[in-house]
Amino acid sequence: MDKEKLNSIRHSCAHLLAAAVMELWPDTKRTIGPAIGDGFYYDFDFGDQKISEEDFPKIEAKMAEILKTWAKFEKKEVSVEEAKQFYQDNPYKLELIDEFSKEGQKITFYKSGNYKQSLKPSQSSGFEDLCKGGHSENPQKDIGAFKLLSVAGAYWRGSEKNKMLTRIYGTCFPTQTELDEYLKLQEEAKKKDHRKLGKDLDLFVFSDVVGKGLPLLTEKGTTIRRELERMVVDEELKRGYLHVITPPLAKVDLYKISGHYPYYKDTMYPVMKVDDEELILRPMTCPHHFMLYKSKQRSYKELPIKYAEISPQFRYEKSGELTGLMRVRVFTLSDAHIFTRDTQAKQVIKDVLDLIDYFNKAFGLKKGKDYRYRLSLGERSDEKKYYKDDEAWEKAENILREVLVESKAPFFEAKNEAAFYGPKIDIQLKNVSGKEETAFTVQYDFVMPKRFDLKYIDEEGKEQQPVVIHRASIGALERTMAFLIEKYGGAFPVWLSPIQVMIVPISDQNLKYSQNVLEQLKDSNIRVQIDDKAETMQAKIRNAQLQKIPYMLIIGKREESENKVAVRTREGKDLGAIDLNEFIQKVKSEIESKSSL
RNA sequence: GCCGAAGUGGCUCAGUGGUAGAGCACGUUCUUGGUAAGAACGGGGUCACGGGUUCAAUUCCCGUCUUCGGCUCCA
Repeated sequence: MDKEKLNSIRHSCAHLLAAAVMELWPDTKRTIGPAIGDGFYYDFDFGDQKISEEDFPKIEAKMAEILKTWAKFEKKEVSVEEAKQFYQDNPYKLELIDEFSKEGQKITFYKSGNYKQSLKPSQSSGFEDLCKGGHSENPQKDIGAFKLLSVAGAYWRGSEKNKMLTRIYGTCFPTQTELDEYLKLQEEAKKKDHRKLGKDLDLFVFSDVVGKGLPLLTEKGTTIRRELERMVVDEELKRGYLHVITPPLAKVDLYKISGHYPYYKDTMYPVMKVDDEELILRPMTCPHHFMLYKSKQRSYKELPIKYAEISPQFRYEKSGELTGLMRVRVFTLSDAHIFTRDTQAKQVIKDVLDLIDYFNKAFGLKKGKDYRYRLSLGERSDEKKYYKDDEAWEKAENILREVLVESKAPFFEAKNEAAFYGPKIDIQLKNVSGKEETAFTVQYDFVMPKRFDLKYIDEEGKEQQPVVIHRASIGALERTMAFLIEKYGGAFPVWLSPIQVMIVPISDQNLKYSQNVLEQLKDSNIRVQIDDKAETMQAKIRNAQLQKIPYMLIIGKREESENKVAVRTREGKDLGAIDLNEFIQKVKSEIESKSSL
């Protein structure tokens, strides 16, 4: 079924939900109820009434009852006055009506069913709602199966300043089979949740005493993190980046000069007073790198200068925003700031996109399928949010757009998503449940160089101002780890696996030879362990399998006498007995090439 | 931060107005095995924390903390 048809069914189902709610709680004020990616929702103002998931069976039963009377939707055009009369007690609908009429839109109602509706004050028959349309022809026939999923608070019109409404989420499908299929897929996705896998595979933990949003990486999680860091540093050094280390703490003045302070005050940790200095944990690294740049006079011959850092940063995220490793309060950015002449900027940005493509490829992510580009633009009229310089914005946005077009990157444009100092290209990654998040970013900054008075000397000996490109190659390492855990479902490619090989001696008599094998693997820098517990071989294999260790080496009398190892993969394949050196070479080359199993 | 839900041994969960139970994990002993769980015995919980109701609270009520689903925000 095409998406449009499915959406129309879901939108119809949202009406059905509203109808049921109005029947059950007649004083409720309804607002809006669109179809969304996975289903639909409807926002209500229930007044003092509390609604929870315990009410779902009751609501669903009422929906089923009402649906029997819904054979079609009738469209009716009404005057503004009529509409306002109908919704006289509902400020939300009144606001919408005013808005529509101001925009010169026609006001339409859609009605379905013929039962008596307890809708004050009209007491009309059937369920009537202000709506722009987009319904199924025959809801009775089309809504084959529906289910309410969750209840949540949501601000009216998405603004924190407005009243919080009660949102009910649901989904529906033409058939029960499709609904069951959907629910099953959701369950499957849950199994890949990085928080669950992080616990199961012992990658990271949280402690109430340490604090929320502050993950503790175990030795296994740390191994993955270290491999990622090594990969980033090695590749960036190859590409001419200069890796530096700057302090995660600095005087608050630094962020006042940069202009970050007023914008990000709410998400920065409070100032610490020490002696007569005011210090702050850094929420970003940019100004630190600027000071390095400014530490000496720069010539055009040096540009572009690419300072990179594996950089811990501190942001006070609201408690409700924290999620596993995806959103934390201390994160580590694979950060860099490139100081360039504006004429070189385009090439610099292209190089950055190429680097990001390189990493994505290493992670097995496909352009267009797993990730796409978002050109995040400013909003000229919003002078509070964005630095005012229309010409510079225009120029910067065009450069970024040209880069995307010229490199034939799949991208879309989004207004009002830029940084305050310039537009950016965000690399949007899809997670297991299909949700898109910003993973990496490239930003064009024409503001900071001014604020910090950054300069270089050109061919004619004159002072010029460079442009700064901010970029994160593999983003925040915490978030990237979360993505990768979910992408691989915990079965990491060999190079990332915390334990690459598990040695399984069949009996105690094979321990000595196993120890010998262990030493040889270790000498080759392979991460290996030996399971010397007094358990059966089957139990040891099961344990290694559950830990998703890529290779198991079964060692018994036969292997010992032939100086071999019997290799089993985590997919359950028995590769048979092979020469130990041959196995070592195989694993080493897989690690070297970062190939997936 | 806001709306809703949840918190019981290391993990996954059951259960109760009369101070708790399973499986896995852990420890000891026995078993020495050929590609996903060998057996017996044992240790381990202020039932998140604080207050209230009650003769009695892990259970009921209130508050706090943490986690989860959303909203807002975001790398």
